[in-house]
Amino acid sequence: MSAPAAGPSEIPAVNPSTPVRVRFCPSPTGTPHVGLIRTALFNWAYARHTEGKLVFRIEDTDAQRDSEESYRQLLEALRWLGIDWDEGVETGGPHQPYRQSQRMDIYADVLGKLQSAGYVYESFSTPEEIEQRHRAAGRDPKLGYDNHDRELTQKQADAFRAEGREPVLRLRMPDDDITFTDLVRGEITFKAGSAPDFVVARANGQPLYTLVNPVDDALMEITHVLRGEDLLSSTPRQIALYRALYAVGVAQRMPAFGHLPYVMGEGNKKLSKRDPESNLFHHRDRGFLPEGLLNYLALLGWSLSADEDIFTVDELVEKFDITDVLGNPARFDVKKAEAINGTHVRRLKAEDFRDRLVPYLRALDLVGQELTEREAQLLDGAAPLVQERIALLAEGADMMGFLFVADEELEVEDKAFSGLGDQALETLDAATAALETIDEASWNTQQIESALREALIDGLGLKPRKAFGAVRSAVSGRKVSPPLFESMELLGKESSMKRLERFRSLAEARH
RNA sequence: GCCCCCAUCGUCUAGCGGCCUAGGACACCGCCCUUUCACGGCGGCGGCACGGGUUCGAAUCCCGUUGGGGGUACCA
Repeated sequence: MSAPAAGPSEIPAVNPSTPVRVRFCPSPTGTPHVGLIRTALFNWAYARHTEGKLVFRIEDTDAQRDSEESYRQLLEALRWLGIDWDEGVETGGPHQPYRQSQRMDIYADVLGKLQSAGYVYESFSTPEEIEQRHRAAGRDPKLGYDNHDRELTQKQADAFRAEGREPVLRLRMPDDDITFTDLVRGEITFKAGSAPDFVVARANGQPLYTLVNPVDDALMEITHVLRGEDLLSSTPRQIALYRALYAVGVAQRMPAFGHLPYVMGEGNKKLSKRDPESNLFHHRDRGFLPEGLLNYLALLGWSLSADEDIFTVDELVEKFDITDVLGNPARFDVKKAEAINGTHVRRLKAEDFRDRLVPYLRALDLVGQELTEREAQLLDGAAPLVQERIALLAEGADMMGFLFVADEELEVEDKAFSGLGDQALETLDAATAALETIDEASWNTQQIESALREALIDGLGLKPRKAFGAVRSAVSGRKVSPPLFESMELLGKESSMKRLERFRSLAEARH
């Protein structure tokens, strides 16, 4: 008798009234990649948009590559971004456990059903033998598995075992074309025979991704499989497996598939894990806001409307539909990401912005774990000054850094001395003299500005750029700073005067 | 080799047969504002890969070519 056929080619599908259940199922290998996060975001947005459920599952079936550290980073990443899930690791749910490494007995059971129903068969061929057969038949040796063991008799199998060989388990692929309608790409047909019978479990019984991913999707009743384009070509195999799973009562229906385009890096290649720009935490450390990064990531393959690039997470959820996602790969453009983040920075409430700056000030060692009263006062005053001139929080912390260091420890950059003109010392002296006349009590932005203007612009006839530039260099140690007069008010008279004096002698020494 | 995907300004995109002399954003270049840098405002540069069809009419539909990408594992 001939071997059992593949599973039924028609099984129940998802329809528009099926409650949506999507999943995010990364392997905990390495640090979170922005492409992976974009996948998480789209799944999440789709779940929220449709009022469905998001399942967060961990695919850690490869002990060689998986790490606990990476798992923790995944959690940290999603939490930082505010991507929450309804079922999954940490939160639990009706289909737990959600780590595949804890579901091995389930896979063994499913494998048993598949095997006794004949959808999966034992294959003893080694890669070398497969290649040899191709060569002998005059075919390209790189062709892949040739379905040679499909019709193995019990006797032959016993003979292999007697030699001490252990078989892998392969799924029988159907002999017809496989067609499905991709949610982002439309109808896709894979020609019959373009994918050979594939391995679902190693000889030692360990199940592979090819088995475990569809099995869990079936068991967890996933309705929409939204994942990266890299998995597009494995879809026919999964569909074949699904049909078998349906036949043995493990799957209820065929999910819908949607393959998201790649996130590209420089040139025409996928953003590599090696590239720092691919690392989510790299962007966080530079001072991206979750709302800014999410906004930008959503723009990679999707758009809110014809003329608006800036939106909130709520707007994304309201408008997002997987069928609006584009199929073409998108390049990750840091410049644009920063510009969008800058817009979100400007949209922040003053107190919110101020609070978000704190960790970045700490990272630069400008403040301690707890802010002192003085530090809090400086931050309150400086935050509004930098909010509209930066795109990244780390920039903001850096720009106001000069306020938080002792006068004698202020680092004066080389560039701060350049372009001051011949009258630099004279300018500094005039500024000092003018500022000296302001008493502590009236040391404020207005007084400082008028004193300086009178002495330097009117008195010395200097251009504002040169005049204030010298003072700016003295006070901040840089050519670029938050608005000068406001900064000096925050710093206070004593500190401002000291810096003027110190800078004057540094400048004189360089002369 | 075989299979599959993709193709609008430099980049991300709007466009789903006539609203297109192709719109927006980022980047870039001017100008304005201005105490630096930004922000903001105004203006500019710049694109439907190519060739066939279909149609009264194509960026939009079909086919082909070219170009890019991915897969072809006892990884995920």
